[in-house]
Amino acid sequence: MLGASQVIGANSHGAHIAASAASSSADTADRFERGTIRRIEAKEHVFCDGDPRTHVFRIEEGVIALSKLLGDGRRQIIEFAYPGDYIGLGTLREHIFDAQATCPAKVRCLSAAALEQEASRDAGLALRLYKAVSAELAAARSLLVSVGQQSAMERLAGFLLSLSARASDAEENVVKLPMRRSDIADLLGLTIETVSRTITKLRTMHVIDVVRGTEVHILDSDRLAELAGQ
Amino acid sequence: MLGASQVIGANSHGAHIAASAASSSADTADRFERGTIRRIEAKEHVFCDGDPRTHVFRIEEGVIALSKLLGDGRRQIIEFAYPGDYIGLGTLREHIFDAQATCPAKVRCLSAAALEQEASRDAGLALRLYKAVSAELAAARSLLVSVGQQSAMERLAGFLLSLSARASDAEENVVKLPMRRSDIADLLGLTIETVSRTITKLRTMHVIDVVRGTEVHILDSDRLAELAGQ
DNA sequence: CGTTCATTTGAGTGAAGTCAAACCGAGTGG
DNA sequence: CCACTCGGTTTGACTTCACTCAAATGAACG
Repeated sequence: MLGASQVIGANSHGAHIAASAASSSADTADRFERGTIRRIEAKEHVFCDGDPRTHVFRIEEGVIALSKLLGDGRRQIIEFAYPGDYIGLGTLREHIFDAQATCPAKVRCLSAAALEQEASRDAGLALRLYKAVSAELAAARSLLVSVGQQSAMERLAGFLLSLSARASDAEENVVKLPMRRSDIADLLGLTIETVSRTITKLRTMHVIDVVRGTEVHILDSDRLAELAGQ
Repeated sequence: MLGASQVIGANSHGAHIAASAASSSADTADRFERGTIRRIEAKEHVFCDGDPRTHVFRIEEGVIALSKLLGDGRRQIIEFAYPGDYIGLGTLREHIFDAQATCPAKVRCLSAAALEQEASRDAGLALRLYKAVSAELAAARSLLVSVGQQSAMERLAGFLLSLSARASDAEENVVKLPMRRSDIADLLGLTIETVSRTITKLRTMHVIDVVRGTEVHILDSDRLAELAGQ
Protein backbone atom coordinates (compact mmCIF):
# COMPACT_ATOMS: atom_id res chain seq x y z
CA MET A 1 0.00 0.00 0.00
CA LEU A 2 1.40 3.38 -1.00
CA GLY A 3 2.01 5.84 1.81
CA ALA A 4 2.13 3.03 4.30
CA SER A 5 3.24 5.31 7.10
CA GLN A 6 -0.22 6.79 7.24
CA VAL A 7 -2.43 4.99 9.67
CA ILE A 8 -5.51 6.79 10.80
CA GLY A 9 -7.32 5.92 13.98
CA ALA A 10 -6.21 2.36 13.83
CA ASN A 11 -3.16 0.44 14.90
CA SER A 12 -0.90 -0.52 12.06
CA HIS A 13 -1.25 -4.17 12.74
CA GLY A 14 -3.46 -4.13 15.79
CA ALA A 15 -2.34 -3.98 19.38
CA HIS A 16 -1.68 -7.63 19.85
CA ILE A 17 -0.65 -8.82 23.24
CA ALA A 18 -0.68 -12.49 22.39
CA ALA A 19 2.78 -13.78 21.68
CA SER A 20 3.54 -13.77 18.00
CA ALA A 21 5.29 -16.78 16.47
CA ALA A 22 7.40 -18.80 18.84
CA SER A 23 7.46 -17.58 22.42
CA SER A 24 8.52 -19.27 25.61
CA SER A 25 5.53 -17.93 27.49
CA ALA A 26 2.73 -18.58 25.02
CA ASP A 27 0.93 -20.39 27.81
CA THR A 28 0.78 -17.33 30.06
CA ALA A 29 -0.60 -15.30 27.20
CA ASP A 30 -3.22 -17.94 26.61
CA ARG A 31 -4.34 -17.63 30.17
CA PHE A 32 -5.46 -14.09 29.40
CA GLU A 33 -7.05 -14.97 26.14
CA ARG A 34 -9.75 -16.95 27.97
CA GLY A 35 -12.16 -14.39 29.40
CA THR A 36 -15.93 -14.35 29.16
CA ILE A 37 -17.43 -13.01 25.96
CA ARG A 38 -19.75 -10.03 26.19
CA ARG A 39 -22.20 -9.01 23.47
CA ILE A 40 -22.47 -5.27 22.81
CA GLU A 41 -25.30 -3.64 20.89
CA ALA A 42 -24.71 -0.79 18.48
CA LYS A 43 -24.22 2.47 20.44
CA GLU A 44 -23.89 0.60 23.74
CA HIS A 45 -20.94 1.48 25.95
CA VAL A 46 -18.28 -1.07 26.88
CA PHE A 47 -17.10 1.36 29.53
CA CYS A 48 -17.38 5.08 30.23
CA ASP A 49 -15.04 7.92 31.01
CA GLY A 50 -14.44 7.76 34.77
CA ASP A 51 -15.36 4.11 35.28
CA PRO A 52 -12.89 2.10 37.36
CA ARG A 53 -10.55 0.21 35.07
CA THR A 54 -11.40 -3.33 36.12
CA HIS A 55 -11.03 -5.06 32.77
CA VAL A 56 -9.09 -5.04 29.57
CA PHE A 57 -11.09 -6.06 26.51
CA ARG A 58 -10.16 -7.77 23.30
CA ILE A 59 -12.44 -7.09 20.35
CA GLU A 60 -13.79 -10.32 18.85
CA GLU A 61 -16.35 -8.90 16.44
CA GLY A 62 -17.53 -5.48 15.32
CA VAL A 63 -15.92 -2.10 15.97
CA ILE A 64 -15.52 -0.16 19.22
CA ALA A 65 -14.96 3.59 19.11
CA LEU A 66 -12.78 5.09 21.83
CA SER A 67 -13.78 8.70 22.36
CA LYS A 68 -13.55 11.72 24.60
CA LEU A 69 -16.68 13.79 25.19
CA LEU A 70 -16.34 17.51 25.91
CA GLY A 71 -18.77 19.29 28.19
CA ASP A 72 -20.77 20.89 25.40
CA GLY A 73 -21.28 17.74 23.37
CA ARG A 74 -18.27 17.95 21.08
CA ARG A 75 -16.65 14.56 20.73
CA GLN A 76 -13.28 13.36 19.50
CA ILE A 77 -12.89 9.75 18.54
CA ILE A 78 -9.41 8.57 19.41
CA GLU A 79 -9.41 5.28 17.57
CA PHE A 80 -11.59 2.59 16.06
CA ALA A 81 -10.73 -0.76 17.64
CA TYR A 82 -11.18 -3.73 15.30
CA PRO A 83 -11.19 -7.47 16.01
CA GLY A 84 -7.85 -8.48 17.50
CA ASP A 85 -7.27 -5.07 19.11
CA TYR A 86 -7.20 -4.51 22.85
CA ILE A 87 -8.86 -1.61 24.63
CA GLY A 88 -8.55 -0.48 28.21
CA LEU A 89 -4.78 -0.90 28.49
CA GLY A 90 -2.87 1.64 30.53
CA THR A 91 -1.86 2.22 34.12
CA LEU A 92 -4.51 4.58 35.44
CA ARG A 93 -7.06 3.43 38.01
CA GLU A 94 -9.94 4.81 35.95
CA HIS A 95 -10.77 4.98 32.27
CA ILE A 96 -10.31 8.40 30.73
CA PHE A 97 -12.34 7.71 27.59
CA ASP A 98 -15.66 6.29 26.50
CA ALA A 99 -15.68 3.00 24.61
CA GLN A 100 -18.79 2.58 22.51
CA ALA A 101 -19.76 0.10 19.82
CA THR A 102 -20.42 1.62 16.39
CA CYS A 103 -22.22 -1.59 15.36
CA PRO A 104 -23.16 -4.86 17.10
CA ALA A 105 -19.96 -6.26 18.60
CA LYS A 106 -18.45 -8.89 20.85
CA VAL A 107 -15.59 -8.36 23.28
CA ARG A 108 -13.64 -10.73 25.50
CA CYS A 109 -13.29 -9.51 29.07
CA LEU A 110 -9.91 -9.94 30.79
CA SER A 111 -9.16 -9.00 34.38
CA ALA A 112 -6.93 -5.93 34.48
CA ALA A 113 -5.64 -6.74 37.97
CA ALA A 114 -4.68 -10.29 37.03
CA LEU A 115 -3.05 -9.08 33.85
CA GLU A 116 -0.89 -6.54 35.63
CA GLN A 117 -0.01 -8.86 38.46
CA GLU A 118 1.13 -11.48 35.99
CA ALA A 119 3.03 -8.85 33.99
CA SER A 120 4.96 -7.83 37.09
CA ARG A 121 6.35 -11.38 37.20
CA ASP A 122 6.52 -12.26 33.52
CA ALA A 123 8.86 -9.97 31.57
CA GLY A 124 7.66 -11.44 28.29
CA LEU A 125 4.08 -10.45 28.99
CA ALA A 126 5.13 -7.00 30.19
CA LEU A 127 7.09 -6.51 26.98
CA ARG A 128 4.09 -7.48 24.90
CA LEU A 129 2.02 -4.92 26.77
CA TYR A 130 4.74 -2.39 26.03
CA LYS A 131 4.64 -3.22 22.35
CA ALA A 132 0.85 -3.12 22.21
CA VAL A 133 0.75 0.35 23.74
CA SER A 134 3.61 1.51 21.53
CA ALA A 135 1.55 0.54 18.49
CA GLU A 136 -1.43 2.47 19.84
CA LEU A 137 0.84 5.45 20.42
CA ALA A 138 2.06 5.37 16.83
CA ALA A 139 -1.53 5.24 15.62
CA ALA A 140 -2.62 8.14 17.83
CA ARG A 141 0.29 10.25 16.60
CA SER A 142 -0.47 9.43 13.00
CA LEU A 143 -4.06 10.56 13.47
CA LEU A 144 -2.82 13.71 15.17
CA VAL A 145 -0.70 14.61 12.14
CA SER A 146 -3.71 14.11 9.93
CA VAL A 147 -6.11 16.17 12.03
CA GLY A 148 -3.57 18.91 12.71
CA GLN A 149 -2.24 19.44 9.21
CA GLN A 150 -4.38 17.92 6.48
CA SER A 151 -7.40 19.13 4.52
CA ALA A 152 -10.77 17.39 4.69
CA MET A 153 -10.05 15.54 1.43
CA GLU A 154 -6.61 14.39 2.60
CA ARG A 155 -8.02 13.15 5.91
CA LEU A 156 -10.86 11.23 4.30
CA ALA A 157 -8.69 9.67 1.61
CA GLY A 158 -6.15 8.65 4.24
CA PHE A 159 -8.89 7.21 6.42
CA LEU A 160 -10.25 5.08 3.59
CA LEU A 161 -6.76 3.84 2.75
CA SER A 162 -6.01 2.93 6.36
CA LEU A 163 -9.27 0.99 6.58
CA SER A 164 -8.57 -0.84 3.35
CA ALA A 165 -5.10 -1.74 4.65
CA ARG A 166 -6.40 -3.12 7.94
CA ALA A 167 -9.73 -4.74 7.11
CA SER A 168 -8.34 -7.63 5.11
CA ASP A 169 -11.60 -9.56 5.42
CA ALA A 170 -13.42 -9.35 2.08
CA GLU A 171 -12.11 -8.55 -1.36
CA GLU A 172 -9.31 -6.15 -2.06
CA ASN A 173 -10.57 -2.64 -2.90
CA VAL A 174 -13.79 -3.01 -0.96
CA VAL A 175 -13.97 -1.23 2.39
CA LYS A 176 -16.86 -1.72 4.81
CA LEU A 177 -17.78 1.33 6.88
CA PRO A 178 -19.32 -0.20 10.01
CA MET A 179 -19.93 3.21 11.59
CA ARG A 180 -22.04 6.32 11.04
CA ARG A 181 -20.88 9.44 9.24
CA SER A 182 -20.86 11.17 12.61
CA ASP A 183 -18.29 8.67 13.89
CA ILE A 184 -16.01 9.33 10.92
CA ALA A 185 -16.51 13.07 11.37
CA ASP A 186 -15.60 12.90 15.06
CA LEU A 187 -12.51 10.82 14.30
CA LEU A 188 -11.22 13.22 11.67
CA GLY A 189 -12.16 16.46 13.40
CA LEU A 190 -14.74 17.39 10.75
CA THR A 191 -18.52 17.74 10.62
CA ILE A 192 -20.98 15.19 9.24
CA GLU A 193 -21.75 17.49 6.34
CA THR A 194 -18.13 17.90 5.34
CA VAL A 195 -17.58 14.13 5.47
CA SER A 196 -20.65 13.59 3.29
CA ARG A 197 -19.67 16.27 0.78
CA THR A 198 -16.13 14.92 0.54
CA ILE A 199 -17.36 11.38 -0.07
CA THR A 200 -19.67 12.74 -2.75
CA LYS A 201 -16.77 14.55 -4.37
CA LEU A 202 -14.73 11.32 -4.42
CA ARG A 203 -17.69 9.60 -6.08
CA THR A 204 -18.09 12.25 -8.76
CA MET A 205 -14.33 12.03 -9.38
CA HIS A 206 -14.82 8.28 -9.94
CA VAL A 207 -12.18 7.49 -7.35
CA ILE A 208 -14.62 5.48 -5.24
CA ASP A 209 -18.12 4.08 -5.52
CA VAL A 210 -20.44 3.78 -2.52
CA VAL A 211 -23.01 1.02 -2.11
CA ARG A 212 -25.84 1.48 0.37
CA GLY A 213 -23.74 4.14 2.11
CA THR A 214 -21.70 1.58 4.02
CA GLU A 215 -19.59 -0.15 1.39
CA VAL A 216 -16.85 1.75 -0.41
CA HIS A 217 -15.43 0.35 -3.62
CA ILE A 218 -12.05 1.83 -4.41
CA LEU A 219 -11.95 2.35 -8.15
CA ASP A 220 -8.62 4.19 -8.38
CA SER A 221 -6.38 3.49 -5.42
CA ASP A 222 -3.41 5.36 -6.92
CA ARG A 223 -5.46 8.53 -7.21
CA LEU A 224 -6.80 7.97 -3.70
CA ALA A 225 -3.24 7.68 -2.37
CA GLU A 226 -2.32 10.92 -4.16
CA LEU A 227 -5.30 12.67 -2.62
CA ALA A 228 -4.24 11.39 0.81
CA GLY A 229 -1.01 13.39 0.51
CA GLN A 230 2.31 12.00 1.68
CA MET B 1 -5.40 22.83 38.57
CA LEU B 2 -8.85 23.08 37.06
CA GLY B 3 -9.52 20.82 34.09
CA ALA B 4 -6.61 18.62 35.05
CA SER B 5 -7.45 16.09 32.37
CA GLN B 6 -6.18 18.50 29.78
CA VAL B 7 -2.55 17.93 29.01
CA ILE B 8 -1.30 19.34 25.77
CA GLY B 9 1.81 18.06 24.10
CA ALA B 10 3.33 17.02 27.35
CA ASN B 11 3.14 13.98 29.55
CA SER B 12 1.09 14.45 32.68
CA HIS B 13 4.00 13.77 34.91
CA GLY B 14 6.66 12.97 32.41
CA ALA B 15 7.45 9.57 30.99
CA HIS B 16 9.62 8.39 33.79
CA ILE B 17 11.25 5.04 33.46
CA ALA B 18 13.27 5.28 36.63
CA ALA B 19 11.64 3.33 39.43
CA SER B 20 9.47 5.53 41.59
CA ALA B 21 9.65 5.16 45.36
CA ALA B 22 10.67 1.74 46.59
CA SER B 23 11.45 -0.78 43.90
CA SER B 24 13.27 -4.05 43.98
CA SER B 25 15.12 -3.30 40.77
CA ALA B 26 16.21 0.27 41.33
CA ASP B 27 19.74 -0.84 40.52
CA THR B 28 18.85 -2.07 37.04
CA ALA B 29 17.13 1.23 36.34
CA ASP B 30 20.20 3.07 37.52
CA ARG B 31 22.27 1.19 35.02
CA PHE B 32 20.32 2.91 32.27
CA GLU B 33 20.45 6.30 33.86
CA ARG B 34 24.22 6.47 33.22
CA GLY B 35 24.70 7.27 29.55
CA THR B 36 26.90 9.91 28.00
CA ILE B 37 25.56 13.45 27.90
CA ARG B 38 25.16 15.13 24.54
CA ARG B 39 24.83 18.87 24.05
CA ILE B 40 22.29 19.97 21.45
CA GLU B 41 22.15 23.44 19.93
CA ALA B 42 18.88 25.19 19.23
CA LYS B 43 17.33 23.77 16.04
CA GLU B 44 19.77 20.87 15.96
CA HIS B 45 18.33 17.38 15.50
CA VAL B 46 18.76 14.67 18.12
CA PHE B 47 17.58 12.19 15.50
CA CYS B 48 15.65 12.28 12.24
CA ASP B 49 12.69 10.49 10.75
CA GLY B 50 14.07 7.26 9.26
CA ASP B 51 17.24 7.05 11.37
CA PRO B 52 17.93 3.65 12.92
CA ARG B 53 16.69 3.65 16.49
CA THR B 54 20.00 3.01 18.27
CA HIS B 55 19.42 5.08 21.39
CA VAL B 56 16.80 6.22 23.80
CA PHE B 57 17.36 9.69 25.20
CA ARG B 58 16.48 11.31 28.48
CA ILE B 59 16.16 15.08 28.43
CA GLU B 60 18.43 16.71 30.99
CA GLU B 61 18.06 20.36 30.00
CA GLY B 62 16.08 22.36 27.47
CA VAL B 63 13.17 21.22 25.31
CA ILE B 64 13.09 18.73 22.44
CA ALA B 65 10.25 18.87 19.92
CA LEU B 66 9.12 15.58 18.39
CA SER B 67 7.63 16.25 14.99
CA LYS B 68 6.49 14.76 11.71
CA LEU B 69 7.34 16.58 8.50
CA LEU B 70 5.02 16.26 5.50
CA GLY B 71 6.36 16.36 1.97
CA ASP B 72 5.34 19.94 1.26
CA GLY B 73 6.80 21.42 4.42
CA ARG B 74 3.80 21.18 6.71
CA ARG B 75 4.86 20.00 10.14
CA GLN B 76 3.01 18.59 13.12
CA ILE B 77 4.71 18.64 16.48
CA ILE B 78 3.70 15.59 18.47
CA GLU B 79 5.03 16.61 21.84
CA PHE B 80 7.48 18.85 23.65
CA ALA B 81 9.81 16.74 25.77
CA TYR B 82 10.99 18.44 28.95
CA PRO B 83 13.74 17.49 31.41
CA GLY B 84 12.98 14.07 32.89
CA ASP B 85 11.10 12.88 29.79
CA TYR B 86 12.34 10.09 27.55
CA ILE B 87 12.26 10.17 23.77
CA GLY B 88 12.89 7.39 21.30
CA LEU B 89 10.97 4.67 23.11
CA GLY B 90 9.03 2.19 21.03
CA THR B 91 9.59 -1.06 19.27
CA LEU B 92 10.28 -0.07 15.67
CA ARG B 93 13.73 -0.47 14.14
CA GLU B 94 13.72 3.11 12.88
CA HIS B 95 12.52 6.42 14.20
CA ILE B 96 9.33 7.67 12.61
CA PHE B 97 9.65 11.28 13.79
CA ASP B 98 12.17 14.09 13.94
CA ALA B 99 13.49 15.15 17.33
CA GLN B 100 14.77 18.70 17.32
CA ALA B 101 15.82 21.06 20.09
CA THR B 102 13.75 24.25 20.35
CA CYS B 103 16.48 25.84 22.47
CA PRO B 104 19.96 24.76 23.66
CA ALA B 105 19.54 21.40 25.37
CA LYS B 106 21.30 18.41 26.90
CA VAL B 107 20.23 14.80 26.56
CA ARG B 108 21.53 11.58 28.09
CA CYS B 109 22.08 8.80 25.56
CA LEU B 110 21.04 5.28 26.51
CA SER B 111 21.52 2.20 24.37
CA ALA B 112 18.18 1.02 22.99
CA ALA B 113 19.44 -2.51 22.42
CA ALA B 114 20.74 -2.87 25.97
CA LEU B 115 17.54 -1.40 27.36
CA GLU B 116 15.35 -3.85 25.51
CA GLN B 117 17.55 -6.82 26.21
CA GLU B 118 17.46 -6.04 29.90
CA ALA B 119 13.71 -5.48 29.75
CA SER B 120 13.19 -8.94 28.28
CA ARG B 121 14.68 -10.34 31.49
CA ASP B 122 13.54 -7.79 34.06
CA ALA B 123 9.74 -7.59 34.33
CA GLY B 124 10.00 -4.53 36.54
CA LEU B 125 11.87 -2.59 33.89
CA ALA B 126 9.51 -3.79 31.16
CA LEU B 127 6.56 -2.61 33.22
CA ARG B 128 8.15 0.81 33.68
CA LEU B 129 8.60 1.05 29.93
CA TYR B 130 4.94 0.13 29.58
CA LYS B 131 3.92 2.85 31.99
CA ALA B 132 6.15 5.44 30.33
CA VAL B 133 4.64 4.78 26.92
CA SER B 134 1.14 4.71 28.40
CA ALA B 135 1.73 8.21 29.74
CA GLU B 136 2.90 9.36 26.32
CA LEU B 137 -0.19 7.80 24.79
CA ALA B 138 -2.46 9.68 27.16
CA ALA B 139 -0.68 12.92 26.29
CA ALA B 140 -0.93 12.30 22.54
CA ARG B 141 -4.64 11.57 22.83
CA SER B 142 -5.21 14.67 24.90
CA LEU B 143 -3.52 16.79 22.25
CA LEU B 144 -5.58 15.06 19.59
CA VAL B 145 -8.82 16.06 21.35
CA SER B 146 -7.59 19.63 21.50
CA VAL B 147 -6.52 19.85 17.87
CA GLY B 148 -9.58 17.99 16.59
CA GLN B 149 -12.28 19.84 18.50
CA GLN B 150 -11.16 23.07 20.06
CA SER B 151 -10.93 26.65 18.79
CA ALA B 152 -7.64 28.52 18.52
CA MET B 153 -8.33 30.30 21.83
CA GLU B 154 -9.18 27.06 23.63
CA ARG B 155 -6.06 25.36 22.32
CA LEU B 156 -3.75 28.19 23.29
CA ALA B 157 -5.26 28.63 26.75
CA GLY B 158 -5.00 24.88 27.33
CA PHE B 159 -1.42 24.87 26.13
CA LEU B 160 -0.42 27.65 28.53
CA LEU B 161 -2.14 25.87 31.42
CA SER B 162 -0.44 22.57 30.65
CA LEU B 163 2.94 24.31 30.55
CA SER B 164 2.29 26.09 33.82
CA ALA B 165 1.29 22.77 35.40
CA ARG B 166 4.43 20.97 34.24
CA ALA B 167 7.20 23.56 34.41
CA SER B 168 7.36 23.83 38.17
CA ASP B 169 10.75 25.54 38.01
CA ALA B 170 10.29 29.23 38.72
CA GLU B 171 7.43 31.08 40.39
CA GLU B 172 3.82 30.05 40.15
CA ASN B 173 1.95 31.90 37.37
CA VAL B 174 5.04 32.50 35.26
CA VAL B 175 5.47 30.28 32.22
CA LYS B 176 8.62 30.27 30.12
CA LEU B 177 8.12 29.66 26.40
CA PRO B 178 11.43 28.12 25.34
CA MET B 179 10.28 27.71 21.72
CA ARG B 180 9.35 29.85 18.72
CA ARG B 181 5.80 30.80 17.79
CA SER B 182 6.12 28.45 14.84
CA ASP B 183 6.72 25.53 17.22
CA ILE B 184 3.58 26.36 19.19
CA ALA B 185 1.64 26.74 15.94
CA ASP B 186 2.81 23.37 14.65
CA LEU B 187 1.92 21.71 17.95
CA LEU B 188 -1.60 23.12 18.01
CA GLY B 189 -2.35 22.79 14.31
CA LEU B 190 -2.54 26.56 13.79
CA THR B 191 -0.49 29.16 11.90
CA ILE B 192 2.09 31.50 13.41
CA GLU B 193 -0.21 34.43 12.76
CA THR B 194 -3.15 32.87 14.55
CA VAL B 195 -0.98 32.01 17.55
CA SER B 196 0.31 35.57 17.67
CA ARG B 197 -3.15 37.11 17.31
CA THR B 198 -4.56 34.85 20.03
CA ILE B 199 -1.75 35.72 22.44
CA THR B 200 -2.38 39.40 21.70
CA LYS B 201 -6.06 38.93 22.45
CA LEU B 202 -5.24 37.27 25.79
CA ARG B 203 -3.01 40.25 26.58
CA THR B 204 -5.68 42.82 25.74
CA MET B 205 -8.13 40.84 27.89
CA HIS B 206 -5.62 41.16 30.75
CA VAL B 207 -5.59 37.39 31.25
CA ILE B 208 -1.86 37.19 30.63
CA ASP B 209 1.10 39.51 30.26
CA VAL B 210 4.03 38.72 27.98
CA VAL B 211 7.60 39.78 28.72
CA ARG B 212 10.13 39.81 25.89
CA GLY B 213 7.89 37.43 23.98
CA THR B 214 9.13 34.41 25.88
CA GLU B 215 7.80 34.80 29.40
CA VAL B 216 4.07 34.59 30.06
CA HIS B 217 2.69 35.93 33.33
CA ILE B 218 -0.70 34.47 34.11
CA LEU B 219 -2.75 37.30 35.59
CA ASP B 220 -6.11 35.49 35.82
CA SER B 221 -5.72 31.73 35.86
CA ASP B 222 -9.44 31.13 36.53
CA ARG B 223 -10.37 33.03 33.38
CA LEU B 224 -7.63 31.20 31.48
CA ALA B 225 -9.06 27.85 32.61
CA GLU B 226 -12.54 28.95 31.49
CA LEU B 227 -11.16 29.92 28.09
CA ALA B 228 -9.48 26.52 27.82
CA GLY B 229 -12.91 24.86 27.93
CA GLN B 230 -13.44 21.50 29.62
C1' DC C 1 -47.02 3.05 4.50
C1' DG C 2 -45.86 6.08 7.95
C1' DT C 3 -42.33 6.99 11.36
C1' DT C 4 -37.69 7.45 12.47
C1' DC C 5 -32.98 7.94 11.90
C1' DA C 6 -29.15 8.80 8.81
C1' DT C 7 -27.39 10.97 4.85
C1' DT C 8 -27.19 14.26 1.25
C1' DT C 9 -27.59 18.74 -0.72
C1' DG C 10 -28.04 23.84 -0.65
C1' DA C 11 -27.23 28.63 0.84
C1' DG C 12 -24.87 31.71 3.62
C1' DT C 13 -21.37 32.73 7.43
C1' DG C 14 -17.28 32.87 9.95
C1' DA C 15 -12.88 31.39 12.04
C1' DA C 16 -8.62 30.68 10.66
C1' DG C 17 -5.55 30.80 6.64
C1' DT C 18 -2.73 33.51 3.13
C1' DC C 19 -0.14 37.25 1.56
C1' DA C 20 2.19 41.34 2.65
C1' DA C 21 4.22 44.89 5.28
C1' DA C 22 5.77 46.92 9.55
C1' DC C 23 8.03 46.25 13.85
C1' DC C 24 11.40 44.73 17.28
C1' DG C 25 15.44 43.00 19.66
C1' DA C 26 19.92 41.03 19.27
C1' DG C 27 24.14 40.83 17.08
C1' DT C 28 27.86 42.71 14.08
C1' DG C 29 30.91 45.69 12.17
C1' DG C 30 32.12 50.31 10.52
C1' DC D 1 28.18 54.34 19.57
C1' DC D 2 25.32 54.08 15.88
C1' DA D 3 23.82 51.94 11.45
C1' DC D 4 22.74 47.80 9.38
C1' DT D 5 21.27 43.19 9.09
C1' DC D 6 18.66 39.28 10.31
C1' DG D 7 15.40 36.21 12.43
C1' DG D 8 11.37 36.36 14.72
C1' DT D 9 6.95 38.52 15.86
C1' DT D 10 3.06 41.42 15.24
C1' DT D 11 -0.49 43.64 12.66
C1' DG D 12 -3.45 44.49 8.58
C1' DA D 13 -6.28 43.35 4.49
C1' DC D 14 -8.36 39.90 2.10
C1' DT D 15 -9.64 34.96 0.96
C1' DT D 16 -11.14 30.41 1.65
C1' DC D 17 -12.29 26.08 3.52
C1' DA D 18 -15.03 24.11 6.49
C1' DC D 19 -18.95 25.16 9.66
C1' DT D 20 -23.89 26.30 10.58
C1' DC D 21 -28.55 26.25 9.66
C1' DA D 22 -32.13 24.36 6.98
C1' DA D 23 -34.54 21.45 3.95
C1' DA D 24 -34.89 17.38 0.94
C1' DT D 25 -33.92 12.64 0.22
C1' DG D 26 -33.27 7.88 1.32
C1' DA D 27 -33.16 3.52 3.97
C1' DA D 28 -34.90 0.56 7.70
C1' DC D 29 -38.48 -1.22 10.34
C1' DG D 30 -42.67 -1.97 12.80
